[in-house]
Amino acid sequence: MSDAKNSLAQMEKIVSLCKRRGFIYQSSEIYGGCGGVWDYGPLGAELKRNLRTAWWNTMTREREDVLGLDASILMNPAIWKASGHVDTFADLMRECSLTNKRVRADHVEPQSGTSVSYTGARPGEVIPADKIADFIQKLDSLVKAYPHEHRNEAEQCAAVLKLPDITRSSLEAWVSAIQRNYQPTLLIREFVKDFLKPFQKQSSEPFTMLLPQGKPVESARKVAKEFYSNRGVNDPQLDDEATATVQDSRDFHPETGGMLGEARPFNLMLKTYLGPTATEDDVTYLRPETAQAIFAQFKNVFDSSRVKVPFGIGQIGKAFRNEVTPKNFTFRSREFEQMELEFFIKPDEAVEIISGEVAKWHEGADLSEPQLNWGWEMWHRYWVDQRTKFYEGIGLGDVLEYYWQTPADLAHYARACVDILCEFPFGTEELEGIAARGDFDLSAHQSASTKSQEIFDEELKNAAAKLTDEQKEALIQKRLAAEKAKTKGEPMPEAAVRAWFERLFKGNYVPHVIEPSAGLDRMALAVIAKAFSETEKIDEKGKKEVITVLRLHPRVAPIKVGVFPLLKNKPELVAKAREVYALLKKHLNCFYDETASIGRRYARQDEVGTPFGVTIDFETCGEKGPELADTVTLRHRDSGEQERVKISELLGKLLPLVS
RNA sequence: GCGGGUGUAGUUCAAUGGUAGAACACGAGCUUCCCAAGCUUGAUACGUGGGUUCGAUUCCCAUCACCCGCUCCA
Repeated sequence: MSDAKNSLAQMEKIVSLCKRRGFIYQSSEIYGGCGGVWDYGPLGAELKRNLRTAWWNTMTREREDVLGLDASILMNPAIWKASGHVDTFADLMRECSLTNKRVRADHVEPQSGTSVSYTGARPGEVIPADKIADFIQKLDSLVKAYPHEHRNEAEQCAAVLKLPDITRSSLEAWVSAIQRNYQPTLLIREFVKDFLKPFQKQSSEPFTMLLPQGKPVESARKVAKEFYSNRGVNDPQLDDEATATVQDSRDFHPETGGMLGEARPFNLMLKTYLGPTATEDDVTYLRPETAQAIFAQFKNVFDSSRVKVPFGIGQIGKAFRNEVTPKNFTFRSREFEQMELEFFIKPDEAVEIISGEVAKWHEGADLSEPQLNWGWEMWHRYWVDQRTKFYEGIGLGDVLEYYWQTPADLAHYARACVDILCEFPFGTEELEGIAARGDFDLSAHQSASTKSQEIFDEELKNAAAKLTDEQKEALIQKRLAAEKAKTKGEPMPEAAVRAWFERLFKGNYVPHVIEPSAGLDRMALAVIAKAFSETEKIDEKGKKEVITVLRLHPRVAPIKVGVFPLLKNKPELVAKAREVYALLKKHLNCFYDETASIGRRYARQDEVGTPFGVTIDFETCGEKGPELADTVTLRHRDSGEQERVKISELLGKLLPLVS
């Protein structure tokens, strides 16, 4: 089996387990479902709650410098205009036919040059070598499976097939020839026909691109071939090349030269109406991210909490996006839950004034404790480190990867952004993004709302008062040079820079922000996918069976302990087991189970990731003497190890292991 | 949004233009039962809506959902 097939099968098993054991169901299933939304069943709800609590505790409660917020999903739509979401999410967009890059229909500059177009493409002859190797291997095993009386013929026709130059038309010719001549080899014919299918695909989709003055037509041919092979045409042969001179056309993507598709609204924002009249005046949106509420409430939190910069505001909540393609089970959903922190820091200039320098990041720098002289870069690295430790704490440490966005990837307002990626069966995908966003967000809200988002920093004011005019001017010159060197976005005009420093020297600034933003549903899926494991076991009768175990970290497991009386028809065992259950239940999520054999009950709990099992037997009731009385079997999921533990010592032993 | 595929008990799969089967799972019962044991027994399904037909789960159309590619950024 190929890797792709393997991981697909793996994913299907996970989806099936999730449904079967009550982790995740399709939304509205009895009505045929609802695209891109999912429901969490009893165990999924517990798992999510555990992850949510883990995040909340490590990010807010266990820290002195982060506060919580729980804002509403509905907000004044002006917030989404200020944040840029309405513009980027809901305008008329035209899509580049080559790269699917979208541009605003009203932002396309007129282009001139030579257009090259094709009416479509037919498949070529060349079949890739690896496909041929795969083909021959499968063909051989097919031939071997033939019954004896037809084996000869099958071998003969396979030999004819395996000529040194296998091309599309040689195979096609073979298929039409074999139809008449070799009846017993029909299976091979069907196999070849299936194999050929992907290489016979043609496309009548027209292609046009704009070539800048002086570029050879050959480069357009190359792009066109790529275009058609992306659409499944193998070794594309282009149809009807035509060139034309183009003057001031708005139909091509300014960067790629690709033809732009029809202008159509791309409404990623989920629109709704606030108020019963439901007129256009009442339109607002379900939030596409939780972060903006944090920015919008920044001043209130700051004013009501006696905090000083640097500090953070964390929030967990639902967000909504009209995804074009919901995908990969719960991975890309239209309704999802975010866990976001906005960590507000001083601008580097303020740090420099106060500390005399800004610490530079270098490989191996100590990130364990925040320092006064940290600028945005160190804070950014610090949060990447913190978040990594968090993922280690929920058992995901060894499947993480990092992607540091290149300057080209970055939005113009972002200074750095790291994606924390995780290995899923369907590929390595993003779990969390940690962005250094400068003061973009608060400044945007400041200018849109006309309410100041500046804070006053007494320490800064006092430090600035000690600076000489020359020192101040040096700081300003440094910033002016940095503005000039900007490659993205407009440089800040000198007058604005000087005005900004004016405020800064008085102790006033809009804080900058580091934003670790994680997806709770993705995290839950990652945890399940990582924990999913199957082993084959041969039972006493030699029957093969597949054992499924969710090796969840005890901290996130939905059920912590299974409690079992060895037999259910003995009242004393049941009574004792229920006693133990009642004792543990107050502190841990437990599951009591008395049906079926003890082995099956262990297996059931293994499948949902319960790390511990407690079994009450006759010894617990004192059958083998007083020293074993009131002891139980404690069984460990991952090792299968069993130990004898006093009931009175159970809680003390278990609690530290699950929190 | 475009292209390809799928849709039958809880799950994984069968069969069929006329009464839908299995395995596992699930419920009840028996069992001194420590890793999916055994026996007895019970409940549960043709995604939805049209059409063709005497009759459709099966054929056709539409729709919905899911999966796989192209698009990312929680």
